Amino acid sequence: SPDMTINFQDDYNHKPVEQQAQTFWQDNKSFKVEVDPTRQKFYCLSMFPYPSGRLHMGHVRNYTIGDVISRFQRMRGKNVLQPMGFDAFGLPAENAALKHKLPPANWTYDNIKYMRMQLQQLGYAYDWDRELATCHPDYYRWEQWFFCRLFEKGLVYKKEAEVNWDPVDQTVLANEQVIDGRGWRSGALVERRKIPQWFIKITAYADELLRDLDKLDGWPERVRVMQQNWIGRSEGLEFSFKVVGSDELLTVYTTRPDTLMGVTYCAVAAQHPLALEAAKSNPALAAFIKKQDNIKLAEAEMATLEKEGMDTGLKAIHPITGEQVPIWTANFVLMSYGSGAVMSVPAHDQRDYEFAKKYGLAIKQVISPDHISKDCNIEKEAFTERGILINSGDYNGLDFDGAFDQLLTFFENNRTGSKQVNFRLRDWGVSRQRYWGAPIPIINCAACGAVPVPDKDLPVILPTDVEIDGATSPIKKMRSFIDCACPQCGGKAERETDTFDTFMESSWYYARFASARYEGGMLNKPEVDYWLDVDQYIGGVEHAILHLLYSRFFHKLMRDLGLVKSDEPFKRLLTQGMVLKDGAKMSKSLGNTVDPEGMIEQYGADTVRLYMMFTSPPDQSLEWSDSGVEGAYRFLRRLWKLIGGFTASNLTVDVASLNDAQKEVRQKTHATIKKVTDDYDRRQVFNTAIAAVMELYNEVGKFTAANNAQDGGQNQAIVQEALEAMVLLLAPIVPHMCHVLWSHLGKQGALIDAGWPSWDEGALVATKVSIAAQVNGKLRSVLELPPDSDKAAIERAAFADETVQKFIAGVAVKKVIVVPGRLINIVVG
RNA sequence: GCCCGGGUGGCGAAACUGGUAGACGCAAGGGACUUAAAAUCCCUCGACCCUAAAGGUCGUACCGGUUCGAUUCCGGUCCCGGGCACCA
Repeated sequence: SPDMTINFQDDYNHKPVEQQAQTFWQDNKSFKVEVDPTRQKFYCLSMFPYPSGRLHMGHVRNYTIGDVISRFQRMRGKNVLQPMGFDAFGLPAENAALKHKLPPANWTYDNIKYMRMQLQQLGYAYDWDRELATCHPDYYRWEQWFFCRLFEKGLVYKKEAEVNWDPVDQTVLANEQVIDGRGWRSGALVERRKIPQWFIKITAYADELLRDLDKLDGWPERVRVMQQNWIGRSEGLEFSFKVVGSDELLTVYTTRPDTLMGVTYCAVAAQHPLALEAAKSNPALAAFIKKQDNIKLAEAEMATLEKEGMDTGLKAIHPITGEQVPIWTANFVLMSYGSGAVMSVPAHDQRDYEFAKKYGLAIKQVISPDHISKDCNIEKEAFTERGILINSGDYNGLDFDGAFDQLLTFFENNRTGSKQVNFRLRDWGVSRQRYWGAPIPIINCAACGAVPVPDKDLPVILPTDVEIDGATSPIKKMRSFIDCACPQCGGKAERETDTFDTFMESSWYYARFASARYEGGMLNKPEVDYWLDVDQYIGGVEHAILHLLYSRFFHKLMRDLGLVKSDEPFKRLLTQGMVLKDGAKMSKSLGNTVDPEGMIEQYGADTVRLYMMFTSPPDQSLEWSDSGVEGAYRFLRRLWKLIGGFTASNLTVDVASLNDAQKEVRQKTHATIKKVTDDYDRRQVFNTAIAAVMELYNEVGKFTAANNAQDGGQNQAIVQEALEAMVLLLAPIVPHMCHVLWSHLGKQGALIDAGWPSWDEGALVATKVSIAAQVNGKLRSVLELPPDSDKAAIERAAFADETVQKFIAGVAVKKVIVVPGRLINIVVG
């Protein structure tokens, strides 16, 4: 066994250092927290991991960022909650179960055990007493309970919806399991199939989800923009075309009613009732429609398809001109969006344009550019900007708004159309035909229909003693699970065998952490009211839309049930970038992974944490480099040597007595405290915080090389102050070493309880500043001036400068721009 | 295809509000120490031209614009990455 005693004269050995610190934190339950209304709380949460087996570098990065922020806030005196758990339901467990011939539950719990140990090795300041796993009935029972409340409120409903169907394996496939249109195991061409599924009415909250984005000023702008576009609110006109020889109406929605007179055809989805009707007497059309059944469900798949269509033979009657236009079916019209039909204006919509060109359909220009919009060339492409109406009869000369108003009036008067607000957002389908998920708490009764499981019968426990066959979920044929009595009529009934989308579990875990062990309900109000909202949420940018939108939605649902009191769950959001190696995302399939465990063994958790934080800012991608890790390790060794070799004292700095060299070190110390504090707090960039501490290290190194820092005088006091600052400032990132060095610096009490250092504004004043002297915007000289030099003084110094004079000699000075403290630019010519 | 990011030395990056481009680190080269190596310490390090010393020109993906001044703002182009509703 390794020698676990620490000798500060020896080289840095991470093992005893990290063991000593971790033992201290464990023995003192340093990170266990309770409600304390007398203290300001800070809830810092990192997105919990899927227990895939071992931590990967992406996890390490994510959780280190969260830990850095948590420890920083704790040092600032906040009552910091930082919990951890596992998002434990999901598809990979079923795949692993099939491969290893063991139940998903066993695999999952084994992985959790291992990953918990790995997280502990990294020294994260978690309150482990709150750990949860979403696959545990104590957790998902409340999700089932919550779903029943939504059922009562009419916020859930069942409807037929399409899935990817593997006709050979007789199973529903996830998008991920469809490769090039075929099932990943069977290789069979996938089919679309409609099955009844449960939906939650997220569209009922679309307006609020959109509006409240404005409240999220602690979120990255790009995430808010992505969510806004995803929700996709638009205002338009909904109206209907009559169809020749049919009672059916063709209802469409358009955001460009001003182009109505340019309609030259209509397009409907393959599954549109009109297309299906026409196909009955048209085998070629039937074949075309059938072919659309083999397209994977994913939107990207449909959007990149070659645009194809076929004339249905039906004609629509233009509501204004009475003109007849053909109705086509087209593969780019989605049955799931709007009414599954569109009016087509090829002159003013690029997609319609390309389709019209391909199939020889008419193109009629009805908008011409106004003085703001660009030129148009209808021979080459559609003109999609707004402009002035032409070729539009009574509407000629109107602009977009005028045309919208007048056409709306026309349709309203005829009661054939109205203004509509549409959302791109669709209701959330939560049914999965998979095993490893939370059972949907519904009982299907022939007499009573779908009946929620009564609260007293919750949870509906997922049987875990199962065998996975790679196709059907084992509970779908498990009579002991299925057979039950109807809670309403008592008759024979069947339990729902679908499980919830795993996004359900991850949509409220942040709230459960506030009272993770509470058995009296989903959330314990006093605790939740104290800890929520999450002050800082950290996770991958890949979750920018779905997870974060569903969580926001759940929060509002919980609010409306009186469970939480705020409108939004996450005050501040940090989306961290990916970890790359050789320019690509680390992944097993590419074989470019680096196992954190080996790195921790070799260099220690502190080095890995330091490297991850130093290499890039948190929101950018991080390129892995082995020698970069070496560099981080070397810095820690140098730091150990400098501080370990320093003899601590309790001398205090006597500001009035300092010489210039001492003043400069002190200035650097305090400037570093100020900069690093700002980097942690406002900017959340840790690479520059570390760089600043390294600069301070270099400065102290130079100072000690030139002066005796152990002299018992002001040199020693100045260095002691700098070293204390370095240890405190690095503590959130390198907590183990700093914990140990803190006591070596003669400090009483644990570092985690030491306050965050403050800076002395008086110490920040520099003895001189460098002013750039430019001529015509080009740097010609650098002026060393007193820090308080005003414009006139800077100008005098610049014109007195030899090099500057060289460049302004013989030419007229046209203008002089002075930015005090920064630069002077002399414009000549 | 649509939405959102990103592109700066050999490499990771910095420049925070339009104001000295390349802080900090890695790699490389040179030197010190050493019997030697490792470790450590010191020096050099964007490209090109030029010099005895100096100095100069260019340079932040590409093209154009605004400005005394643009990595930063605007318009366009290319490339790379994330998301697209059943991967999590």
